[in-house]
Amino acid sequence: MATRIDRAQVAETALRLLNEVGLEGLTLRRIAQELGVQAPALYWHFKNKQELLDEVATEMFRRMSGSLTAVDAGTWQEFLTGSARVIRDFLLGYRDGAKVFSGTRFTDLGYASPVEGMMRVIVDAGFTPRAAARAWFTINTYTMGYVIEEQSVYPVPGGERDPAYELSERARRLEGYPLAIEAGTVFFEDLDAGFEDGLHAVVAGIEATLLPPSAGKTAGPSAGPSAGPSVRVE
Amino acid sequence: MATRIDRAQVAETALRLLNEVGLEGLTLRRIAQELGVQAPALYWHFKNKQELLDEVATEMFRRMSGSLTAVDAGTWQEFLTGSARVIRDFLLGYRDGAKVFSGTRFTDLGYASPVEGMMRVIVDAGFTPRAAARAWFTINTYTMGYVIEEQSVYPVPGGERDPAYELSERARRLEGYPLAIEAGTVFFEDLDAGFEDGLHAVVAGIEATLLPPSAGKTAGPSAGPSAGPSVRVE
DNA sequence: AGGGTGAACTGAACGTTGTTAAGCTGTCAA
DNA sequence: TTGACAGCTTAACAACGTTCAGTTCACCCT
Repeated sequence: MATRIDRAQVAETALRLLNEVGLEGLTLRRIAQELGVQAPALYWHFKNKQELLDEVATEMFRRMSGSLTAVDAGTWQEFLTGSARVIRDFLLGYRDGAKVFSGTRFTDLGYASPVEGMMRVIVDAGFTPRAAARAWFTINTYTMGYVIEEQSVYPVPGGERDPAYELSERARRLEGYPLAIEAGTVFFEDLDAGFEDGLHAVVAGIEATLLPPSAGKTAGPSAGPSAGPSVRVE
Repeated sequence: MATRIDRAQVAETALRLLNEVGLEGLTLRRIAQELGVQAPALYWHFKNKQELLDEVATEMFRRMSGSLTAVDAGTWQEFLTGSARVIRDFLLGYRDGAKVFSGTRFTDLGYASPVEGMMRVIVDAGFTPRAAARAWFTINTYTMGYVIEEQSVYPVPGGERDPAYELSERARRLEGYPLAIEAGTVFFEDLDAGFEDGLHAVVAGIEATLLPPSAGKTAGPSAGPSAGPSVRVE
């Protein structure tokens, strides 16, 4: 009947469906139904469900990498914060986006070129390749961690806050622990501003600990790494 | 026959089992079997599986909070890094620990007192309550994000690296993208040192952007009122 | 002591899930 | 025309979370 399906079409359909039914409702039968096909047909194109989810995550990254390479590379700080915002926005655009993304591996090497480009920008700003990788990974880690938390508070994109996180109710139960109340309020009240605050901190920390002193505008007194030694804390 | 079971016993058993079978193998029937009981018996103690997992995560936090409150509160930097290390170590101690922890809500208010204590330490170091909460949350976000990534590379505690992350194989396929290769190497080669590097950066960033200028080594009483202005970026 | 009550559990079943196996169908090459 | 094979269907499987009606066992009351 309908035209034949291929991997890309399955991934796109699954990605669209994700926002309707969530990760837990994203079953093979539901995807197949949406494609006008029976569930076992998917096994012709994918080894198993995990491989299908990997393709979904890869498709997410493909769409992301367009916006990612378009990030204006002014200063490296602007580049990192801009990239982090793009990633967050994309992840927030899909229900359970962060969970899907963090639990899967890419199915092809399409990420190589964008990653190379991003690393290039950071290295050109004066970072060693090693420090650039660490900076990028740290920003990413923070962003992913933040969005995972964020999406458990706001499960559906643009939707309502999960009632389990009602702040007034929470504050009532935490009577006697004023700082814990304040902590919860800060966590959940303005997630956009909260992300920016943390992001700003991480970027500042990268500048303080990972950027070689010769780079940047001023030569700071910090003892930075050049090539070999790890930037250990202790 | 066997003694009756209660919520705590179920959670402890499930937690022990987690390391043997992983999150995906942690079925109700398997837990029940380990307790010498039939699967539906669990429904007397828990509304559904999610509530059981919440109890498991809560039990994880209980064990963690002992080590957490024992973190030596020297400088606030030492306190934050020490806390982050404790959290990472505990999460790494359980298979899929970070995933379990991030996907669940606590079942009781036992976290209130430890959270209050940690916030207290940070506030006493000169942070406003608001900045203290942001600092704590940012450190946590980074730590959780890092361990989630880490545990997808090393799925079983103390075990082997997932073969999908073999670095030499990876480098071969990424020929022509030297910086991307370097990035992967930095990510996965020494995860302990990598965590420390990123952690060091985040702490430094918190000092640079969240600590009121009067605080730190010099002044005693800071000028930070409780309801101070937001620590916004832009 | 004995009957009753309710907490704690069993046994059987239901619908759904991922997955496998075998067979059917259409398309294209020889 | 025939054969092959990519791509799909139909049927079935074991395992999962969950429900429900019934059973057991400990303890309380008179």
